[in-house]
Amino acid sequence: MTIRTSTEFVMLGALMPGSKHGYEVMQFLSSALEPAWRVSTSQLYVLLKRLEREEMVQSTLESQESRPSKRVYRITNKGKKVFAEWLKTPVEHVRDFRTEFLTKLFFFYHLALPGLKTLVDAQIRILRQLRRGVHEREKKEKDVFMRLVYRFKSHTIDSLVTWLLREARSFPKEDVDDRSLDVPKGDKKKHS
Amino acid sequence: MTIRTSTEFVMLGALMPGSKHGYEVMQFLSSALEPAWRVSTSQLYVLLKRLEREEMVQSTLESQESRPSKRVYRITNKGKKVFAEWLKTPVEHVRDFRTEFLTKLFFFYHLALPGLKTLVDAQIRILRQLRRGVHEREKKEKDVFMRLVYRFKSHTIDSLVTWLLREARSFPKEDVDDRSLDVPKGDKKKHS
DNA sequence: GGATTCATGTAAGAGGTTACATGATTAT
DNA sequence: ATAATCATGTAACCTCTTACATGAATCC
Repeated sequence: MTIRTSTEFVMLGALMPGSKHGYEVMQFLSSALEPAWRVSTSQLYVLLKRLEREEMVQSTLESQESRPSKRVYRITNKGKKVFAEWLKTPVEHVRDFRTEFLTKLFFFYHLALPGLKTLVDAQIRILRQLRRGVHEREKKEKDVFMRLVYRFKSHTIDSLVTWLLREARSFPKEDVDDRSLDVPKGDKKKHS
Repeated sequence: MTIRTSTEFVMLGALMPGSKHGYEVMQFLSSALEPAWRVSTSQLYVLLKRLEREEMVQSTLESQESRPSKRVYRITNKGKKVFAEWLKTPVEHVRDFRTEFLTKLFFFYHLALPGLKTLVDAQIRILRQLRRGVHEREKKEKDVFMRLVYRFKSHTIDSLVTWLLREARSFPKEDVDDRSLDVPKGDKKKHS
């Protein structure tokens, strides 16, 4: 009963600026995030339902004249906490960088949140750690092809670090206050 | 009724040096290709059956004393053609480079096949073409985040090209003869 | 009159994973 | 004794995609 795919975090992020119904979430994601992240329409509705079961969002049905009713989703405090936790966590694998890390950057940009520099620093640390691991294994490896693979991995990681360092210089300036993602403590048990 | 996933090409490649039964294919892949490519044991048997339906491989049941019988798979001429075609085709998307292109390299190394330089050249051309496309879209893009994404893509492609050019210098030397992957014409309709 | 937008879903299927089932032999 | 190796599979489940269903309103 917990979040399983990154797409669910993306949907939570889409609800952070304010409540939306499914169709609005779809429009938001396809206009702002594509082609960095794609969610099919049908999957989107499935995930919104799942998020409601997990109590990350709450929905209310709004009937409209001359239009089909729409189910408006609002992110809960639990959802906000889970999203904030995801957002500030660097990705563990190189293969997730292209989609998942860029998506985290997107939300920092779009929601104008503080903590971007902290995330980038943490991500660089993770990458350098991976890089050391690859180098260790490369030293022990005899097979010509596997050594090629390790060189490829090292090269890729170096490239990501270079890119991060370069882009970090042009990242939006931040306030000193780093708390705007926190959920007020008092609201915790009030049937969020 | 045609090949759907790259894993099937990998299995064909595993059968190129000679017939194997499922368990041997598994051992081969996990010892030589891991962690660049992973196939779960159960999926492996499913795919071998599928390849047989597609007439890419043929199997014979070999009974053994004191061991369970094994089903030995042999690649057909059709299978060889399909594999050769896949092997010499560069990948179209950057996301496929890390796994699929490296796997193609693996087979060039492992089977000591000619045509590696041709593939690398073609792959570099594809990457440069992608790079131009990204640059075009970047010029038109207004959104700050999307421009960041395009810069990331450009940077990644540049990094791949750099790596290819560097590694290409140490690739195994090739014969002038470039035909060893071809299937003899006469064998074509002899119920391969 | 026909396409697009708004709005939400179900059904089928592809491709994969993990867990489980079976059962003998051989190495420790 | 028990763990690992040899050998092949099925069942259940997960994630995601494509196709389809519905139906009014509005734009061209």
